[in-house]
Amino acid sequence: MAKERVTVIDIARAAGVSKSTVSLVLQGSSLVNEATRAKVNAVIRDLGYVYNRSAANLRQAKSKIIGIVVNDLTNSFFAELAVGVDAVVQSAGFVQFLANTGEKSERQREVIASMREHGVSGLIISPARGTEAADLAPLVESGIPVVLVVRDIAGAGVSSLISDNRAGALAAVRHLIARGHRRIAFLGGFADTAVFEARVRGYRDALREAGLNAGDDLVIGSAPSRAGGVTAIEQAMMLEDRPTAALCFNDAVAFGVCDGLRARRLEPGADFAVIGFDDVIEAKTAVPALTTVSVDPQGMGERAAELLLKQIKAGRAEPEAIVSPVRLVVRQSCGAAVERRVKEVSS
Amino acid sequence: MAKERVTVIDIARAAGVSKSTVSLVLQGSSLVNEATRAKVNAVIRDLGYVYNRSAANLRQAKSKIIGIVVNDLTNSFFAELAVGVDAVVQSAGFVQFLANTGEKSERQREVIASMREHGVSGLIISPARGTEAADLAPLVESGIPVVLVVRDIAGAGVSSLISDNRAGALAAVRHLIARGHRRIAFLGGFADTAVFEARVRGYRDALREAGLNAGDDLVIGSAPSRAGGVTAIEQAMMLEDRPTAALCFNDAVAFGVCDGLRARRLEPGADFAVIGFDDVIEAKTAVPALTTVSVDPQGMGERAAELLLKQIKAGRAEPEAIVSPVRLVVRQSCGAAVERRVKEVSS
DNA sequence: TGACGAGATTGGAACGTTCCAATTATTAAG
DNA sequence: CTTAATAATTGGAACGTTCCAATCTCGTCA
Repeated sequence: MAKERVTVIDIARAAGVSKSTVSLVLQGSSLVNEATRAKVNAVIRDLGYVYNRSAANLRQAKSKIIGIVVNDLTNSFFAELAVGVDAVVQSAGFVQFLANTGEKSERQREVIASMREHGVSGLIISPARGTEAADLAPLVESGIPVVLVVRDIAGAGVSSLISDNRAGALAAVRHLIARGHRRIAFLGGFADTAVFEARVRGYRDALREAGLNAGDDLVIGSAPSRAGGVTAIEQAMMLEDRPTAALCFNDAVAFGVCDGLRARRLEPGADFAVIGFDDVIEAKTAVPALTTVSVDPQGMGERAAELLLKQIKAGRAEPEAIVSPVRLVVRQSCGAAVERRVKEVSS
Repeated sequence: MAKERVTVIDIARAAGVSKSTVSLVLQGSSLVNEATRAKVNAVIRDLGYVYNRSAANLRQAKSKIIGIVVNDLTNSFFAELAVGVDAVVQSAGFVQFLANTGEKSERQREVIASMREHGVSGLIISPARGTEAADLAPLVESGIPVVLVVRDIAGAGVSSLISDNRAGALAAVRHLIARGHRRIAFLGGFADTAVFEARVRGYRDALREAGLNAGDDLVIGSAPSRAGGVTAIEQAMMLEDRPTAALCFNDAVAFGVCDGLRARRLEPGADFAVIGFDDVIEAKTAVPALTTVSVDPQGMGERAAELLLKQIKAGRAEPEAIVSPVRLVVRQSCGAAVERRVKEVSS
């Protein structure tokens, strides 16, 4: 019993007006008389009419859809980013296509193509690892607004919104140094990403300005996940001159580092200072509460969406590169002061 | 420089065929000659043609879009569910609208309406708290396939895919009993949901069959979140006859319970047994690794998507109510055996 | 009274595709 | 050589909306 579709014409007939008038009330035009508007609306309700956006899109060549493509929805960071986007996009009357690439650039190509076919009027992309400007070229040439988020791509010629990774890392490491740490590691993350590079740069700058040497043995890459954190800290603890603190690539890694520490009977916060990056939701409720560089992923999603909507409204806008400030949130995982770091349990 | 849209007609002209032929190759029809197909495809590439799905949808009154609405994307359970759906839906050539309701049924109404306007050909819904059959009635009457997931709604007349909550709880509590626990709490969750009800039922049944009484003071509701877990365990520890173990409403609550225990200097797994529900990704890497009832959210998403696609393909299908089996995954958080539960530190 | 303008309403064309029935070209059978 | 069958191709209508220009109905003013 797939019922007949009821169209604007049916409404028109039932209300005794023309389809144009119905269209007008659908768009809330001020041209139509109050009485007819009321009647039309009544009929719309009665007949259970549902607006056909495909038809509208076809006619006016623009949709109320935006696309968002993320790398790994399973990572809270991206999930929060997506809900931030969803919130503002929804209240602007848009709906979002969400796709997950799992860092596969092949998939990324496919989903972007598919979204274009569906006529999205803008795209928020957190580029998969290894994405190059050339990959995005056809997209940006088509003139549809794009904002890159989390990771910027040099020469892509589109807006971007990334967090101030260098400054965040700098602040975090300064904090550790102020607490008396001298052997500070940088753990986790893929070394071939711009984000990694920026965070390590902040880390190195902080060490340098304190006159500490930033030996390469202390920066240890890994997958940017909890499991990656475990392996990274294990590797760090194999070093003969072990670190006493670490700045982690992100919170997921930091949690993994905490797990790895506990597996060696070291208590994060007391025996070893760890600082994360992102300030994911569970950072504040974890035990110990994670000291981390807050990038406010949800807020970032909101800002990205606002930027995109602005560009959609403006038609053609100059690309802007926004770097979003970050702030160190000191909680427990970085320990109180270095004096407390007395117990050194070896496993 | 928003370039002119290139249409099927432009392709046709450039390739020296008719638009009908182009349409045919677009659909991969076997009717068209190999040579012309090749030529057309070449032209398509050259001109940078992008298919206009709005137009196609309009004509054939069906889209390659499915919608998924979840309650809280920030909860890994739902994020994983969405990833599972995305995976199968993507490889079937569909794309997904994802919307977050935040448990607000008002929002849910809006997003469902919006998705209908966009002509989704199916919907996967994890109903917001308090959703009733009547809320879904207009949707199901329209004949578009719907599968309810996670939470079923009596009398909705659509397919559903939920996990076997009673059996999971039963297995978990039996396990705790077998380990010697006698005072077992049920922590977290909103008491007015069907899922809560089913899990508590399993919990009570297990206690009853062991001849233990299931006093109401031991089932303590809370928000189904990490923070909720903290408050629930706090409340449980105020009891004069304290529990020694708990089955938690979900993994988020279980992690919160662990946090709360540690805040009281109790080590989860050693001093108090905790079992979660869901088997979220971080369950296995957490310390202690969380014993939990695995519902495999990603797999559940995949199955839901498959079920939905099947119904879409079949046109009109009988609603099926699938209950997905679950399995207790024993890790560390439930402790070894009750004998180890010696230390009782009061705070 | 006639002209005018504002307010409401309207019919038809257009958007880019798919589908249908019809046509042409090609091959096989008699 | 004709006819039938098959393989390829095609033009036009249709999908449900929006936009444009045109029309109609008033009331007002000279």
